[in-house]
Amino acid sequence: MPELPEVETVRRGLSPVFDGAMIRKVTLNRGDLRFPLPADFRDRIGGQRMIALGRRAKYLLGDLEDGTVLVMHLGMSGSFRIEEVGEARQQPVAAAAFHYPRSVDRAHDHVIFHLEHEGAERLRIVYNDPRRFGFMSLVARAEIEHHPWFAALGPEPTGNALDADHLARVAAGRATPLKALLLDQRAIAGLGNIYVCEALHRAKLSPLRSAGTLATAAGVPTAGAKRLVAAIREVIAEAIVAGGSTLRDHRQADGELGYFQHSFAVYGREGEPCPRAGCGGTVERIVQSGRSTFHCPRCQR
DNA sequence: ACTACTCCCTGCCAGC
DNA sequence: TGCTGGCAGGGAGTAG
Repeated sequence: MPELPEVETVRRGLSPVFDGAMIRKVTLNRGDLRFPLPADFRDRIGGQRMIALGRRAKYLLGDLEDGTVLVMHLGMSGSFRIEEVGEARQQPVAAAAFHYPRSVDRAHDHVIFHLEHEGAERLRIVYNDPRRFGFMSLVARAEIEHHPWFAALGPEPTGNALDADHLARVAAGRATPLKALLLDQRAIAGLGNIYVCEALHRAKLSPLRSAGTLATAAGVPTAGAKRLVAAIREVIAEAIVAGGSTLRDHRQADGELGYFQHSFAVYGREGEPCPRAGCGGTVERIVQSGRSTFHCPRCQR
């Protein structure tokens, strides 16, 4: 699932339950996610209060009371669910209503946070990740900006730091395909394969063109660069409102499905007519750096 | 400094 | 029905 809008949706789903909760203990069913969890992972979290769950790019950042940040990345197939303890039937949880999935794949429950609210241990947050491309770690709050995962990250697409000047700056002189630049988290943080395809279509820019064509020789953003920045901001904002996109097995943290996938213009729509009014082109699937790109070769130039 | 390719792991789906 | 190959939202490492 998880590009920025999906991670933000997960954050919003977990926050009402996680924020302010005492993490009474952590159960590790297996510690070998993409990277091994720190050996003292459980001990350093258990007994601490979660102050608030934040997000940077595709990372969830849980601030613990001792100044440690619980860093979590969902990889390709990671998800969280909220469970009630000791309830035969799952009931909606105040402020974070959820629907218990019909069939839960407990075989891939790797990390379980047992939470205490007002003295009662009633809720658990369960991390499930079949492919184990996700990972977690503990980083001191003061060290976050220097940590290798974060030091080089580009600006959030929803923030003021992303503008046409920034895009022109990171694109200038780059021969790499525009698609590849947008997937590079150092250029802009949080975009993934889906939203890059969608933003490029919206901006009428070909994923194949050289990134450097978005800036003039003097480094001034082109009209295309301005369209692209606007398209990225729009697509991401709309997707967040929609609760992200749900493909195949992915669900939001609260079990509700995101529905932005119904708004895809090109992603997964190979062979379908380009939805742009008056275009008349056909959506094509190509492979760039080993990953699918969906685009309309007619209106994306 | 760039760019391109491969791999990590499991599940699902289309096609035979 | 059962097998096989291809493909999947991400990111790091390596080799040019």
